[in-house]
Amino acid sequence: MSNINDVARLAQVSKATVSRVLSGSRGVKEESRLAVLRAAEILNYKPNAIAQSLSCQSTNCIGVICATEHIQQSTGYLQALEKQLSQQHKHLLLRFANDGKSVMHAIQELSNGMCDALVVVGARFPLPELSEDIVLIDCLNPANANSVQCDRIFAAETAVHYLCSQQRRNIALINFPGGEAATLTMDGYRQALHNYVVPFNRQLVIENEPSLRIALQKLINSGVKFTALLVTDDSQAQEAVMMLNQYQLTVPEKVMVFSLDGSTRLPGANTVPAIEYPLENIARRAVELLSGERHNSDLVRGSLLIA
Amino acid sequence: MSNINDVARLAQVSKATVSRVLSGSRGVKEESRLAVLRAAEILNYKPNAIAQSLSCQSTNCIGVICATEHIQQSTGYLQALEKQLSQQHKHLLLRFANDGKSVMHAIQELSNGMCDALVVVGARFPLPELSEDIVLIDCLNPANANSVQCDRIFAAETAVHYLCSQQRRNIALINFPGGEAATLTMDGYRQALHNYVVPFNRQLVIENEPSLRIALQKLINSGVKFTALLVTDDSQAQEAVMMLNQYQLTVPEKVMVFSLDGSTRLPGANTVPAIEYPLENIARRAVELLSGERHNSDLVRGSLLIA
DNA sequence: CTGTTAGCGCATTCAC
DNA sequence: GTGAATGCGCTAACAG
Repeated sequence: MSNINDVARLAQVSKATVSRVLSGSRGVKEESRLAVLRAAEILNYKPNAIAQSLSCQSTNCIGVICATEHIQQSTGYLQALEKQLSQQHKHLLLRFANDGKSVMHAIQELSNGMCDALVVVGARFPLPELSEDIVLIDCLNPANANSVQCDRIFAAETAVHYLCSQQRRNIALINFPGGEAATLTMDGYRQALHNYVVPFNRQLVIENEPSLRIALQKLINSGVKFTALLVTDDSQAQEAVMMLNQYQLTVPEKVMVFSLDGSTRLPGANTVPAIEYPLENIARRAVELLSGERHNSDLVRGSLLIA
Repeated sequence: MSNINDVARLAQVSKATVSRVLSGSRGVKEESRLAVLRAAEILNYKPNAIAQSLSCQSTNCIGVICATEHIQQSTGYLQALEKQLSQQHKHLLLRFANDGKSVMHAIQELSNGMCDALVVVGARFPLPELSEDIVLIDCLNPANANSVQCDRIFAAETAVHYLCSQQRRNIALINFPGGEAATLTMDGYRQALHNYVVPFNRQLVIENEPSLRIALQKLINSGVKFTALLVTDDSQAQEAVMMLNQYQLTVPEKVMVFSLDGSTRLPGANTVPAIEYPLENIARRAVELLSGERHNSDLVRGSLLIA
């Protein structure tokens, strides 16, 4: 691979001039500019990114630590993020992690000057206190200032409103296993019920249950009547639909299933109504936070998506 | 962030010694070794990866260009690759691409010294001739020497054998839209039919049809009777199942659907029988190719997976 | 407008 | 065993 010296020599100018030309800075005689460009063309020269990084004290890499638990969701974020980043000529350094410990491990390994910033995506498990300059997307951890969160209250409200409009008033909820997201979802759920003057029935809500199957079993076993079921995401919805069918609780006739996060669903997937978050917006906001353009926690609202 | 000079000063040794200690090379007095380690600990020193890369002429980054068309499949590869790479203390630089042109574009942008090697994953579209040192995983392009391919012949044979064993002898095939993969799949299909003394019926095979819906429509319209349907992957299978159900062709009673690539399916997904490829093996082989340990095209066989 | 110089942080000679 | 010196390829400050 040719380097800046080769180009300088061939173009009969100094390294500095080559650098100036290729970095786009003004103040170079047109003649030498062309000479440099021609030489670079001939030698198929590309400035070495590593050397640039060392010199500028800034790699253009963003480390992205992606939770694997809800991988089909995270992949959507990943694509959206990559799109935003590559538009800004930044690179995405990917790590997967499935619990708090491995997230920390990944952070350690990426904190050696290789990345300009870090993002954690989709960690629905408790995270230890992280450095303030790490951006969180759709994670449980609420304390961090730099994060993009889904507006869970709004989502739950929207869901309940929709279901009530469909004459489903016995709405069950299998909530997040815990954390801020669970609380907020519950808030929106209760608030919306209140608006529709539907009495709140604690039996309809299953909380702190990590497994959907067990949660749903619990709900069914309790014997409480429900005509709609709110679950936290599409994979949960899919499992719920299959399980309900096994109990002759046909979907959507007897029970309408609603997914509180139906972003990034596949085209062919059997669709239940859902809240869809604007992945592009989320990614864009995250990248803004990374660039330090803003410094607060962002709340993103999703929209109702009907099959 | 502290640098090597800080550590050297605190440990009362020279930079060279610090470097030696942290690079693990022998030939350092135990006393100074401990001094260095202690100093590094105190200063929370981490060798700067960029500087190391520049000095060693080797970043530890592998560029991975991932096709988005069959993203749910590619994600599996991505996870497997990341696992293998991180085990070798290598980093994964991710780009997405959805056609030959954007693959080339990504390759250009990653060829600036930032990566030690490149991988293209899941490109089911024709690729231009690529540099020999790029590793292809599950791509259509057959000419390249460095690639890991799925054994399509074996897969089709296995599928047909299984279906025949289930008394399904009228086996339709909606093949890949084209390329080597289509030819090989066809070969395996015909070979297996031959073994079972089932006459080959051209009407049962749909080729060169990019859209599954249209392909399946074509098959149904032709009026030919089929009791089994081979499709190329899980997303196709899912669409096919839905569409068949709409035609009262219940699955699996009337038509048994079989996915020729059912790797990386989600736990709750409605499952049809499929060929499952060993993602870990594939990733491992790819990484071996990257390291230049071998230089041939690798063929990986999948195994039968029954729901 | 342009060339010279001095780093960026580290690994790697080569003497001692 | 160890330290001083050199260079990886580039950018930026400065002087002309």
